[in-house]
Amino acid sequence: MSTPPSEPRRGRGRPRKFDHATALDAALLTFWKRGYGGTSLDDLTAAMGMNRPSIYAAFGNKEAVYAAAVDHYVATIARRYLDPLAKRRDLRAELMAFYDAIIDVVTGRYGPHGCIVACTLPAEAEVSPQARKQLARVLFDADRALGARIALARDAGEIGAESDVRQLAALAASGTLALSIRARAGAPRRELRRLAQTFVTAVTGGIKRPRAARRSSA
Amino acid sequence: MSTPPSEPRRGRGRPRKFDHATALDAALLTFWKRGYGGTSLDDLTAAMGMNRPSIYAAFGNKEAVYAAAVDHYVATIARRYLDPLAKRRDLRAELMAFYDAIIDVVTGRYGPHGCIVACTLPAEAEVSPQARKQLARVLFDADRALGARIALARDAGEIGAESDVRQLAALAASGTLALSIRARAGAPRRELRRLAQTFVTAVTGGIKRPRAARRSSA
DNA sequence: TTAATTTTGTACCGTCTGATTCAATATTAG
DNA sequence: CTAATATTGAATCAGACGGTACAAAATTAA
Repeated sequence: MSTPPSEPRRGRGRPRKFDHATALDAALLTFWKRGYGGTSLDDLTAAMGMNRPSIYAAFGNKEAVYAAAVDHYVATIARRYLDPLAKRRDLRAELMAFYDAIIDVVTGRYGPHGCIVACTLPAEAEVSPQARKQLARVLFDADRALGARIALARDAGEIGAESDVRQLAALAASGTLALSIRARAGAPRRELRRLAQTFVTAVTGGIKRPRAARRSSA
Repeated sequence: MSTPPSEPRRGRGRPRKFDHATALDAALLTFWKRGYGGTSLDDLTAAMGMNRPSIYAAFGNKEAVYAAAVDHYVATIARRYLDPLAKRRDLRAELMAFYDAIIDVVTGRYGPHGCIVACTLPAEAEVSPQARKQLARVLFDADRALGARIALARDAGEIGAESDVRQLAALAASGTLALSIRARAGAPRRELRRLAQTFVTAVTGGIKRPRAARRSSA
């Protein structure tokens, strides 16, 4: 969002005891699990291994730490499911790999269930303009990444040339939100995989079948 | 969820100054906007027009008030978009009316943006088993309601007999989550309508065209 | 009228909240 | 070795937190 209050300085003073990225990892896990309002500074100091003044000097107040944690999620965890979009397979396989990677995340492989963006950010967005903007930005970026990949598929003739790429991207992005929330509700992995398959079919097959015979329905 | 601590009693003692449903309305609006962690008991007493002991006697502690508020949302607000599913038009029109009603809600016509279930409940679900169960239950009920309507359409031949009704219902329900979160991010009404149209097409048109010519794509 | 019953309103409980102050500590520049 | 600089850790701040005790108030049953 804005320039962090303090990047790792080097020079004279006492050296820092913490690693910037590691501390952010810990903050991320804490906010991810407990949400913004459910996380206290004591929770953060315990998880990050830093005392309050160090946190404030390095990241700013609680709200700023939360925003940094969300950005950190996008930069580290979201990468795990955005990367498969660049493998240049056919759109159907690529989308399913995308959703599979998301399912790995939201079922708790790298942290709590669900995604910090879908599960905790909306709760703050109605009260905090900063949170609302951050939520909007992350959704926009997801739309854009998916849209770029889908546009490639359209140009390659995998889907109809008349396809509305932006709407297909919005549809595909909606799948990530649904997977996230359902995972947090406790949905088992196979249920999430079924839903992902349904979205893949809706995005790729509902418009024009790339090559395989049409699936049963969903 | 469970029996409320106190339903409107009548008999001897001093009469209540508050109306049960009206107080729940106020609690709902407060939690809906601020989330669970962002709402204090002072917020609740101010909004509900009740002092703390009355709230505790009538609803229980903060967690119980929140759970009751979510149930109240389902019983009062969700009705506004579940009702259109019973009008017995063709599935396409009925789904669009369903989403239109949802858009009315999530764009702030009856309260804050988004839906209290999609926007605030997931934030608590990872820490509170009660919240997780409530989230799962609401999602399940939505799937069931949509599934029932879609099964009707299948039996009427509007969609293919081989359609996987449960997956189409899960897809349609995912649309409600996406609309809710995007609305909270500040998405304008027309963008939500486009997304809703995309979901309607994905659910009804992606499988078998009921009667109208196919839309452009989304 | 009186006794029983229920809700209200205030005041308060101990604890936790986010945030800050400040001396002690650990480093580098000169 | 000294001066300058930056971080740490403990202690502390005023206020807000969720929750409760208790007496005054308002009703109905007898």
